[in-house]
Amino acid sequence: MTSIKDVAREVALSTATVSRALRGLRGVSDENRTKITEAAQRLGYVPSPSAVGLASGHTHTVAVIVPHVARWFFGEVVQGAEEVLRAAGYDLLLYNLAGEPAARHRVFQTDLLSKRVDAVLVLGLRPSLPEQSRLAELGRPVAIVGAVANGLYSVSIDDERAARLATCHLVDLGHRRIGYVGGSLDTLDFIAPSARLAGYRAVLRERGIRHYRDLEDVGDFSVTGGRDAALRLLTRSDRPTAIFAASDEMAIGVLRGARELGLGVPEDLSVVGIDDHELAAFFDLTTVAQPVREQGRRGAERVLAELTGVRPPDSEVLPVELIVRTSTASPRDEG
Amino acid sequence: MTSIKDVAREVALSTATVSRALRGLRGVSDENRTKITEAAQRLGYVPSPSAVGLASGHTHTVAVIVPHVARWFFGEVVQGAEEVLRAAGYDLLLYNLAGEPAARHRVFQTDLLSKRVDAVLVLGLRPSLPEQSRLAELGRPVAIVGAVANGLYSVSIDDERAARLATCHLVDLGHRRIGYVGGSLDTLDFIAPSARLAGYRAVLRERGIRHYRDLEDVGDFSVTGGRDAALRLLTRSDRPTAIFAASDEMAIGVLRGARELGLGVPEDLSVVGIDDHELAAFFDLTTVAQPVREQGRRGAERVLAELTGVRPPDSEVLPVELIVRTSTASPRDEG
DNA sequence: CTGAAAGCGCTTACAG
DNA sequence: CTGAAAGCGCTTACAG
Repeated sequence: MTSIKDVAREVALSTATVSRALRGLRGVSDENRTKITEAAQRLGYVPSPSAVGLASGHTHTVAVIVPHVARWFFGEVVQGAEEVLRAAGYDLLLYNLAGEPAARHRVFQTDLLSKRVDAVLVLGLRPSLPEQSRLAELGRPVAIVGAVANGLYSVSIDDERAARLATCHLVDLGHRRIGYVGGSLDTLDFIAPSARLAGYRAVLRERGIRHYRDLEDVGDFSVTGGRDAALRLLTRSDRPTAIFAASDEMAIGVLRGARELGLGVPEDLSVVGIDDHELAAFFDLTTVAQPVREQGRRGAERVLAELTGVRPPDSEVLPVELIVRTSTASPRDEG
Repeated sequence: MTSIKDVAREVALSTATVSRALRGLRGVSDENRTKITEAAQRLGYVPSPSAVGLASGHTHTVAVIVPHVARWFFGEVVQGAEEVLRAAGYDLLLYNLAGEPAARHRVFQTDLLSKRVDAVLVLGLRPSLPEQSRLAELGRPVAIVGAVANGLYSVSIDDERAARLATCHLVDLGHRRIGYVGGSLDTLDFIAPSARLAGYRAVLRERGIRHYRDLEDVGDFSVTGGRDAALRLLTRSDRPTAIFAASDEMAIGVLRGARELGLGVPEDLSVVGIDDHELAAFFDLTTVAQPVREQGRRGAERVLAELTGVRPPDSEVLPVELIVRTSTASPRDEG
């Protein structure tokens, strides 16, 4: 493994000068800079990240904390963030919270992160209050992506607005019994679910539609979860004429559940989701589109800006858009 | 940031002893070990990864090289690998090759990786010969997951066999004009595509079925790609009565394409995929199931075994299984 | 069982 | 513009 000393020896200069030249710092003669660059190239020299980290305090690594890598939304966000980080020469350390519940606690250990990374990206979950102060103690740039947390930069959509768009669409079509399939209701970690539920409820209230707690169910943000929720909701005597699912994957599950029960979409049931997942068009699913990969990019850009001393932007709210396809229609009864 | 010196001072012992105690090395009195552990805990001491890396040469980090994080298969594999690595106290450095073509070249730079990680997991792609020698030069454990490469440990399925199962199933049903939708044919980086194509061709040959080059198309392993390929294949005058797609995502795209053309499945077209993707059951898609997350786990376990000096296993081939659903049936004509 | 000292490979003031 | 030296925070022989 060739070290900076090898390069220094090769060009008969000090390691200090080699270090400066290779990092593009000013204060090295053009002649020497060229000589050094060429020698480094020739010897295949690559600085040791550990040594750089120890000496400079910068690891050129960003932690990305994700609730579940294998979910579509997070895969896309990670992809977006990775593009930006890689282009800037930063490595991406992935912390997946799925599975082991203790993972979350461990990951947010301040010291652990601060000694290991230059910045942190938190995807799709709202840090708890203690976690927020931990993140603040980090003293490193932090970005929340796909969720919001007061005091911390975040890039996300307006989840309540997205839910309102979806619900309004159903109400406008004439639906009055509208089911909701969301995340688990007891964990408020994920901001999106609760904001989406809030948007749904708000529209019902504002439009003077009676709200039934029983029509709210949990789909766990998975296709299977959505299907199971649909089976529960649609076998009720007073089954809803429409279901708003807080994600397209759950909405797809709802479609499946409806089909299993022999219910036609949209004749017997209207379904609307959120995301504009790759498969939404496939299913002719009406949905509220959000820019997912872009959120990952913005989050990464934000921490990089802070890292390089550029004035970072304020929290950003990206636009959403209702995309009407054929999974929604007026309910039969009210024609 | 509390350092090992702080802990040493706190307990009035040397940093050497603290280091040994905290790493669980033998040769520390029980009394001191307890005292040290408690002090470290109390002070919230976490060793600096950079310092540990520099001093010991071990980074406790594993590189995971993935062609495309946002694809289902890779998300699952990463998830599996992450579970195992995390449990062993290793961090996961994600290298995504999607997008920028230069990424691949850069990532395989030996020095870069060897100074940064203790081991490497290569997912879903077969390293080129130069890349293989680079990986060998690494002098670190390497595992190929979801592909094979001579000389390197790999965990995968038998792709040719999977393709044979799928194709035989169609032939057994009576199909003679069987289309194939795979990855791009010119890049042989991904072993799976070519092995799957080979399996498809072999079965046709063995069963004395005329093989039309024109019935082989490219679906790019995406839903959209599968759909586009289906539109091309199914608008031919001599359209196939069945299509074998080399992944479920492409198969789902094929279903979509068929629907757009007004073709019924399985009456007008039989479709079979590979994976048993979460959505395969949803689509009643006949497919060849493979254990995906498990491949990620095995790969991670393998490099960990090598790292800890345990005798590592030989390359592993995990079983596949044909799952017949209702997307396949005998062709109408010969019905 | 414990410690002093060297060393891992860089970067960073400080001089010049 | 360049270099000598200290230091980053650990681990690792080497002594004892």
